[in-house]
Amino acid sequence: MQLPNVSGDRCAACPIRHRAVCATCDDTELAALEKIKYYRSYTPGQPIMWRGDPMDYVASVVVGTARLERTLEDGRKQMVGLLLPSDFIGRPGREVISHDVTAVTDVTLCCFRRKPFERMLNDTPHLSQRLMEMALDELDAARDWMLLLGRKTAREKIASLLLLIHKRSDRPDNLGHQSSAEIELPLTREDMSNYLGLTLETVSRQFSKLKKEGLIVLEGNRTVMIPDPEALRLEAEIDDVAIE
Amino acid sequence: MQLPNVSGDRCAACPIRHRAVCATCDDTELAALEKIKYYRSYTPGQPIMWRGDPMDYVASVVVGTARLERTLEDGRKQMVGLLLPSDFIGRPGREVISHDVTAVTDVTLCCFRRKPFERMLNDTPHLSQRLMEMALDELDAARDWMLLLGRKTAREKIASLLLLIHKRSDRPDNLGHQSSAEIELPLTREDMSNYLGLTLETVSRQFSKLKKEGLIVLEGNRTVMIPDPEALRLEAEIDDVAIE
DNA sequence: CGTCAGGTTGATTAGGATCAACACAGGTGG
DNA sequence: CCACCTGTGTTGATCCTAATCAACCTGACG
Repeated sequence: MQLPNVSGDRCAACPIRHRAVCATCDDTELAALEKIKYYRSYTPGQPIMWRGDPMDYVASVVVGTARLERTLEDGRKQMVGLLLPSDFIGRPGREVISHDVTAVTDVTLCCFRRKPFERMLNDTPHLSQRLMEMALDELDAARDWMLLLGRKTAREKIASLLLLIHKRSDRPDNLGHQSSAEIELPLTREDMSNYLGLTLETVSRQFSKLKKEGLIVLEGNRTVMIPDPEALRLEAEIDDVAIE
Repeated sequence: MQLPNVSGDRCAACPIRHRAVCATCDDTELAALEKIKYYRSYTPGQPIMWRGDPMDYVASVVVGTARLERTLEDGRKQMVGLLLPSDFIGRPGREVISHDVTAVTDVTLCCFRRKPFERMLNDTPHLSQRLMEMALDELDAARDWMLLLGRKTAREKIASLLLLIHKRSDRPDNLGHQSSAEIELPLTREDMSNYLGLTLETVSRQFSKLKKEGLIVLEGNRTVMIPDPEALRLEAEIDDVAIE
C-alpha cells in the first residue's frame, strides 16, 4: 500500500486538517502544534498502545484504520472503538493508557507528546473545545453501540455495522441517498465479531444469509455491495432522528 | 423522601460544587453561572428529556439518580448511562436530544439554558476543560460497559453492576478495602436488566443464585450486603490497572 | 378487599456459542 | 514447479445460556 507522503508536511496540507482535533485552530495555534508534532507509522496487526502502559503521547489518526479494544483475562475480547482518519487517540490528563490500540491497516499517526499537548490545551481554548466536541460525539457513538451490543440480534448487528462503515467511509460523491453502494471492509471476520459481541462463525453465517437473500453482494471477502441501502437499513433497526 | 434545600442556595454551598462541571470555576465564573442557573425537580419515573426533542437546556444532577436510555421501535430498551449526583446531562452544540432521560428516584437538577451556557463555554476555558474531562471520563466508562455488554455472562454482569454501584455510592468512610459493604439499589430488577442487556427474569435468577452461594445477602429487595467484596470482584472479571 | 407494581420461580424454547472439518489464497522454501 | 504451511473464511452438528411464556407471591395503597 502506497502511503501519502505526510511526514514533514505542513499542517495546512494535511488530509485531516478540517476534521481532527486541530480543526478549529488558527494559523498561530497550528504553528505551535506543528512544533510539537511528529509522525509514526504502523503495519497491519502492529500494536500502537497497550492498556496499563504510561501514556507518553496522544495522537490523531491521519491515514488508515485502527481498533480500540479491551481484553478479559481469559481472552474474551471486545472492540470498543473503530478509529478512522481524524479520530483522536489518548486521554489528556491521564497517566496511563486505558485501552489497547492496534493497527488494522497501514496506519499513520500525527503524535504529540502528552505534556506539551496538555500545556497547549490549557491555553488554547480552540483546542480544548474541539476535543470536548469530539469526546461528546464519541460518547454518543459509544452509547449507540451499547444499544447494539445489549439488545440487537446478530442479523441486526451485522446490518448496522455495514451501514456504519458505509456512512463513515464518506466519499465526496455522497449526495443524499444513493440507490446502491459499495464498501471496503477493513476488518476480518474476527475483528467484526469482536466489535459486535459475536463469534466469528456467527458473523460468517449472517453474511452468508444476507447474501443468499440478496441484501448484500460479496465481491471477494472484503468488498461488499449493498444493492439497496434502505432495505438493509430496515434490517438494522437504526433510528436517526436527524441526530447523527 | 426529604430533599436537601438546594433551590436558591448559593453555589458555594452546593453538594456537588467540587465534582460537577463547575468544579474548577473560580468565584467570578461561579457568579456568572449562578445568574443563569435554575433548579428543577422530578419524581420517580418522571421523564426529564426525550430523544428528538429540542435541547433547550443542559443540567447537572444535584440530588438523586436518573437513567439515560435508548429504545428500539419494538420496545427493546437499553440503558446507556446511570446518572448520579454531579453527572452532566445534555450536549452543548447540539440542537436535539439524543437519549431519553428519566428520573429513577426523586431528582433535583441544576439547569442552564443551553444558549447562554454555550456562550459561557466559549469564553470560560475552565468550564470547557472540565466538560472535556468529564466527557472523556464518561467515554471510558461507556467503553468499559461495552465490554460488559458484549462479552460478560449474566453472572458477571450482575456482579459488575453491584460493584459499580458500590464504588459510585462513595461514602466518606471509604478508606481502602473494607471487609464488607452494604449498598442501596436505586434500580428495579427491570431497570437493571435494561442496563445489563438481560431480561428481568435472568437478573432475578442470578440474584437468587448469588444469594444462595452467600456472595450477597439481601435485606429486602433493594438493600444488598456484600460480605466479601473481593470474592464478588473475582466473579465480575473486573480488571483495574489502577486506572479507574 | 381488590388491584397493581415489583419480584420470584418453573418449564420450555431458541439464538448464538462451541467444537470440528474443510476450502482457499498467498507465501516460502526445497 | 510443487509441497507445505498459515491465515482467513465457510459450513455442519451439537450444546448451553439466557429468552420467552407462565404461574404465583408479596406488600402498598385506594
